[in-house]
Amino acid sequence: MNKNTEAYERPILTVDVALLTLIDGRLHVALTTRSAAPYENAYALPGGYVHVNSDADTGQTARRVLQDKIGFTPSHLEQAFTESGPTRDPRGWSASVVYLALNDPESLSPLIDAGRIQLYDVAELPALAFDHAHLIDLAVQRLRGKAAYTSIVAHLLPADFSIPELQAAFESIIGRRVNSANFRRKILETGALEETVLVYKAYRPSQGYRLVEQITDFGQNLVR
Amino acid sequence: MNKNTEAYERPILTVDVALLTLIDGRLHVALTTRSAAPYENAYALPGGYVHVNSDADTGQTARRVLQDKIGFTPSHLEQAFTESGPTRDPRGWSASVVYLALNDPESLSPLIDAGRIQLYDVAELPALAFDHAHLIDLAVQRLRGKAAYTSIVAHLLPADFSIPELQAAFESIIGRRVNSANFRRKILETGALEETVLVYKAYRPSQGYRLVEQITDFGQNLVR
DNA sequence: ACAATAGTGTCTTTGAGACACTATAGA
DNA sequence: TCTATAGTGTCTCAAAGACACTATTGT
Repeated sequence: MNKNTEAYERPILTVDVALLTLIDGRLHVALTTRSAAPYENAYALPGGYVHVNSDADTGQTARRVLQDKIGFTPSHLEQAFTESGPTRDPRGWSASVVYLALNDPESLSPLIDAGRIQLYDVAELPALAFDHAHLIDLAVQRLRGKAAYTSIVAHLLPADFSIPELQAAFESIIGRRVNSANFRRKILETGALEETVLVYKAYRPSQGYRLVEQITDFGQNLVR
Repeated sequence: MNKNTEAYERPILTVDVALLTLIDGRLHVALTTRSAAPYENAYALPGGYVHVNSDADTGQTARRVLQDKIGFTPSHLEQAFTESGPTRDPRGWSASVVYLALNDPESLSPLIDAGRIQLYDVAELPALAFDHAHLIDLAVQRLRGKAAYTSIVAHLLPADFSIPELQAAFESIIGRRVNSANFRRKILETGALEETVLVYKAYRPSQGYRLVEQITDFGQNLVR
């Protein structure tokens, strides 16, 4: 196994968060502006070093970084993957544990107003620091892959949402239209939703729902 | 973002490999014996430090570790997850990138004969170093989760296998029997397999197959 | 009253599952 | 020729999908 005396230089370990939301049917990612070298003033994912004296694990690092850098607590956070290599950070061999955070756009607008983040359509990214364009790409793939058989897209909406809203989000992510009657039937029979209040927005009001439990696998595809 | 001068102690970064195989319908994991402290002489997953001067990424670290420690090149290797925290390694705050390696038992027997690894049923693990019992548990969950909608279980078999063999492996992993006619029909229509040679083993010979491509998502469940 | 969106009922079609059957080898 | 395993054909039934319908609001 490992030598008793650690002979090797320790690589850099950072945590980066791909904070995604859905605006007008298009996935957007939250970018910050780097305040220091390397890549000073460049756009980047919010991220930072693990604090070995305070972080219980990298998930905690992700939460702390979001709180410290943009003053935000995500409603959904999950580990996605770890990217690593000698050249992705000019400071040396580095690994980044990348987390996927999902939120509704409303909850992010205070952050935009405060100038803490900017939202960019993931299909129209500006130049980014490090390999963050690649990390975003992988994170989006992960989200798209999970959309069809989990309740994950619900996290892109406010806590309370209607089934037509959920369907619209779902269709945006998987990139195709589905039949509304069948979508309603299938999502309800998964048991993932519970009724909340009626929502009066336009014309006929809609039944509000919230996620009653985190469904990680419906056991079936919501769309074939 | 990060300070220009890195003020934080770097955590330990290691890579551990859960090398799994299937023996008599039961998942087994390859364990090594640690030759140095901490946990000297304890069983552990093969793993080690990233070598920043030679490893292109953590996947490469996983391959190198398997080669160096047990003299083996896995036929299937994929990143599973990263586990981290202050207490999982007595030497300090550490993160382990855990890889899942799958192989047929035949290819592992030279390693057992050479005393480089021992195979243990994942349901009957001995005491293990670090949090490796937990890592194995998570790795097995990952494999089970992917079994139903990907071709992943094929990697637990030799490169050439018959459909009845694949079905038996599949049934072991997901923990239930499936209808052989339907399994055959569904696996063939995924296009994941291509015919090789006839295999003469007992009674009627079976058509050999090999994985023609890595299927990461059948788009359907092989079993409902 | 009309337009727009929410939600339901039901027919059609697909395909998963069950199962009886045939095929081909060893013993 | 008998048995064990490989592989096929086909029927049934559940569920996915399409679509026409009703319901409830704002304008």
